[in-house]
Formats: sequence, C-alpha cells, structure tokens
Amino acid sequence: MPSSGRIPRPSVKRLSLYLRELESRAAAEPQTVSSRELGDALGITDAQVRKDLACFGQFGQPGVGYAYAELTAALRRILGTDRVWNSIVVGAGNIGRAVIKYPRLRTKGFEIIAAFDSDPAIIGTEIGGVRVQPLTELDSTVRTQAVAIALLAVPAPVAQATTDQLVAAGVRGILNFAPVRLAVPAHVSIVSADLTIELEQLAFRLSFSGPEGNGALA
Amino acid sequence: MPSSGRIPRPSVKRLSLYLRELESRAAAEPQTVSSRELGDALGITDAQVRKDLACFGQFGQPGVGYAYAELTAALRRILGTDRVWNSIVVGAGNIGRAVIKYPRLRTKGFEIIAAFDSDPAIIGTEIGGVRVQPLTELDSTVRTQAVAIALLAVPAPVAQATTDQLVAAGVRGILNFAPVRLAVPAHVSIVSADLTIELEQLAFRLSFSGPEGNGALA
DNA sequence: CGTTGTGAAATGATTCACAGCT
DNA sequence: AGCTGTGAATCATTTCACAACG
Repeated sequence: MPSSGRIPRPSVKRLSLYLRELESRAAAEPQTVSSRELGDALGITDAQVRKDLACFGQFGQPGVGYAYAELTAALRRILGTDRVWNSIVVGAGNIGRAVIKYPRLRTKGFEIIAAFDSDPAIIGTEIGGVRVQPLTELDSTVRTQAVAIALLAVPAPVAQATTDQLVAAGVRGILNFAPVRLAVPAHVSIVSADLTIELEQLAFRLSFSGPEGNGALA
Repeated sequence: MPSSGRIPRPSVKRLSLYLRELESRAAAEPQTVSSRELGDALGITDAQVRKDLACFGQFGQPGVGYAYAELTAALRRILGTDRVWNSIVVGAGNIGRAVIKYPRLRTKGFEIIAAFDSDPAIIGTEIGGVRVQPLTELDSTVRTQAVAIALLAVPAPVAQATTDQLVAAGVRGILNFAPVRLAVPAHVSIVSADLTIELEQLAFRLSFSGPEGNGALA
C-alpha cells in the first residue's frame, strides 16, 4: 500500500518536472534512473526526489534505481494524465488561438474538443481543426461531452461571469489566463497563468539582485 | 530604513497579486486599504499581507491602513515595474505571436521592441507593430537597445542553443515557454511558463480529490 | 476603536544520515 | 559498492497575539 500521508504542494509541481525530464530522454537510454540523476537534471537534491516519490508509493529498487518505463507510467497515473481529458478553450482571441493550436496539449492527453467566443465574426470559423461555437452552446457541449477542464482566455472584465457559466455547466478545473482572481466553489480547482505576474517576478529579480548588487532572496 | 532581512520567494509572488488587486480597483474608491481587505480579496490572512510588506519597509498607518496611491507606487518600485524594460520575443510561432500582441505587457512597462525567428517566410513581416528579424541580428539589437528581458517561445529542441545566444548577447532575464529546463549562468534569471505543467497540476487535483473523494493536499 | 508592525509559536518543507536491500 | 526509503534534524514560511499608534 502506498504511503498516504500529507502531500506537499511543491512535490506535485516537481512530479510534473520529473515526468517532463523522463519524457525528454530517448527511451533507448539506460533502462534505469537514480534519484541522484533526476535531481541533478532538475537542480534539486536526490533526497528531495525520493521523498516526493515516497508520497505515492515505492517505485525504486535499492542498489539499482527507478525503472524508466515504470516510473514514467506511475507519474502519469499519479498526475492523472494516463487518460484523456476533454477540454474546451473559452475566448478565441490571441491567447485562445495560440492555446488551441499548441500541439503539446494533445500529446499530453488534453483534448480540445471545442472553442467558444462571443464575437459573431469568428463564431463558426475553425481554428486548428476546432470549431468556434457561440457561448450559448457552452452548457450543452460541456454536459454531453463530459468536459472537465476549461482553458479560460477571455478579457478580464468578463472572466468571473464566464467562470460562473463554466461552473454551472459542470466544469471542475479551470486554467485561467485572465489577470483576475476567480471565485469558485470548493469542488472546482483553479490554476492561474497570468503572464504579467511571471514577468514581474523576473523584473524583481533583475532590479533587486542587479543594480544594488545584493541578492537577498531567501 | 526598510527592514532588509531575508525575503521569502512566496512573498514576492504575492506582491504581484497585491499590485494586481489594487490596480483592478477604481482609483476613485476609498483612499485607503487595510491588510484585512487585501487579504480577503486574495484568500490569505491579514498577517501575511503585513509580513510581506514589512520585508520592504513601513507603508501603513496604524488605525488607518495603507494609502492606495502610495502602496501602489511602492509595489511598482519594489517589483521594478516603475520603469520600462526593453524586451524581445524570440520565436514567432503561435505562442510568440500571441505574446507580441498581448496588450497588457506594454501597459505594465514591458516594451516588445523586436521579434526574432529563423523562418525566412516570416522574417521581415510585422506582427502587432513589431518587425520580425533574423536571429543573426539578435546580438546587435540586444546590445544597441539595452534589452534585458527575452520571452523565449522557440521549439524545445532549440531552446537551449537559443538561450546561449541570448545570454551571450547580454540578456539577463528569460521567460521560458518551452518545456525544458534551461542551463544559464548565475547572473541570469529564468522564469518558466510551461502550459502543460500547469494543466498537469489541474489534472492531478481533479483525479486526486475527485473520484477517490479524499483531498489530502497539504 | 481599528489597524499596523513584529517577536514568538506553530506549521510546513527540505536536507541529513543511515538502516537495509540488491 | 550503489541505491532506496525514511525517521530525525534543520530550515523556511505562516499564523498568532499583542504592544504601540492614530
């Protein structure tokens, strides 16, 4: 039985990084990886890697390491990407269009089955093989296609109202590109992807450890 | 003199959220905000808000709160967004084009002064008012225009090589959209924006606290 | 009164160090 | 010998609680 204690948030983030690292390697390489190797590739300690994995079970063999194929499969299973997630993109502006066409989503099991927009000029058009539907069809599409995930790329002023629609339709997870905090019921998860916030973090590091010379980041 | 001790990474992230919250409010609203108000708006405690701000100085008035205008200005100064950062976009594919056209970057002081790509078909074209240049011109543009920040939106296989070019040219901060970990010298900062990793976090929460019913996230 | 700023306490996460397996 | 899994120790972050201030 897997060790089922508390799971640190940062560990889950790293799980994704472990998987990405494994997937980026030629599958023909040595059948096995050690926590040391994985840690070095990611700039963290080997103990950290082992602790993270230990939250979910025992995947390694003492003296040998982790079997490449097994660990990859285990990580996918843990993260929930060993299946297909029917997803939709809401808002077919610049960001929405780029996301729809991003081929990596499909290879990761996030299947964009529809896009939605309020602009009559683009409703009915096709973007990257996905038909753009009016928002009035959102509810029925989410229900009939069992859509669990929405990628929200609408303008900030309508983000909350659109979210309410999504939640009412039954969406359980939202990747939010709009620069606002969304209020949702407890059973719905939000992950934020605000570009400007990431850039501000960069600006901070540049102006803090740059000119002044001191790099007093914890 | 500002309290200049250790600065927790999470605090810097929240600073951006405080600023976003303040900027989203009508400037005509009450001249003052309390740590309680700000915390409630972001789903964190008032003590957390005060501790975060205390890392950088004393901005509030006991019994009153924080002056809206002063706090906004202080946050911009701390984050380094009270100035213009000359930036470039490298890779004019789907993501690169969306980023170039994202109007919020300019209002936040991140001025995209050029874009670069290796595809002869799009070199010379203009995207959102920005001219696409060949990579051979990267070095001279970065130097003559004092570019500090690059938004890297090239395919994963060439991300590291492109990064090396950027670093050699003098770029000091990179927002990386490619799904790889970039190796850079210590004086260069990297912030990662990998869409698929964010989606995996969402999938994890959905498959973990969903079907099985237990929400054992720390 | 309400609110800030801040030590002290509590909680959370990472690293250490080593027993035990291959 | 090399490596995992894990309790114990260290380090980081958050919350508590309250004195001081307007």
